[in-house]
Amino acid sequence: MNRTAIKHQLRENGLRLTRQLDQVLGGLTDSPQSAGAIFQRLRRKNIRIDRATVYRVLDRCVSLNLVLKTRFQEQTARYELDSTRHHHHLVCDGCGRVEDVIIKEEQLLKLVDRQSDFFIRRHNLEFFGDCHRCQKRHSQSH
Amino acid sequence: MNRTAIKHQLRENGLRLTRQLDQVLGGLTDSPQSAGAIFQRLRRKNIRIDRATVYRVLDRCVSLNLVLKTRFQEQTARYELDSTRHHHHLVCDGCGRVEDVIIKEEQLLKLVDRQSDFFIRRHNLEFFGDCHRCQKRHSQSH
DNA sequence: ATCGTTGCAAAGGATTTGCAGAAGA
DNA sequence: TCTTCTGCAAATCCTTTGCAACGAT
Repeated sequence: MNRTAIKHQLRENGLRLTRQLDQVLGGLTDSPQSAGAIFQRLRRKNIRIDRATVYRVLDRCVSLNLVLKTRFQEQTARYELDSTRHHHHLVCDGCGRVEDVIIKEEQLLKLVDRQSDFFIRRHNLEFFGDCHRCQKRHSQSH
Repeated sequence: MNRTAIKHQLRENGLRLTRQLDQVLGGLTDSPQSAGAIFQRLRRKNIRIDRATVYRVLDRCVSLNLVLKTRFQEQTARYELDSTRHHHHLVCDGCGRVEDVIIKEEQLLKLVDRQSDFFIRRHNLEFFGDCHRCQKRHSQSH
């Protein structure tokens, strides 16, 4: 979903299109990042905005399913534009780089469904390790 | 891993067996819970211990792989005794109840390995939804 | 003009840290 | 005795909230 589509959605839900909304959406990238990181990047561009506003704009977008909120086993939440394709993340322990993976998970979900009494609404799958670059860096220093 | 085995491990690593360590380990249950919850439960039992100590004891155990630290898409970390069996969690949105699932994941991991340049060290898989009890509650109220 | 939105300041929850004294080994 | 561990208080990080002014429709 792109910025224009997001704005359309917001309007349809009676929410307002503000300068700050635009700027926060502009601050989102293809990689999941924290509210703090978005805030600081905007500030560096001399964009005047409050931390609380960043959180509020993100929350609004999350509750309309326009932005995805995830956590990589950190205290800090991360936000990314909700793409059309459901995907999972590979997070590099070394440099923090995040890569997307698309996984065929029907069988996995069926398996869990059969094993439990739970009605599964969402799931969460992340992988942690070393990206290609950091693997090379490691092998050089040894 | 049981409490005795944990203490043995700690001793082997030059760490000390203190009253507080014992009490925090005693506060761990089969379900992943927050440091705050452990702290409060100990306090209710009139056990005198500091919040910081709870964190420090848990950290020590986590770094020796005696206790598992996880996050369920919350700001708060949760801790559980590291069982011998690698498992994942089903978390109920309604009542917060946590159930374990053991999943055959070799194929999943192979798939990801083939698709990416990452060297996968750990992964993380959680499911969220409604437990059996909360499903019934839902259908009654509608 | 209405009502959602913002900035500011303050509060709140989770976690960490510095330090001096307490206590395992 | 030696060094780790603990309690206490303060600090830090992430996030939320109350409120009056602002601005989009």
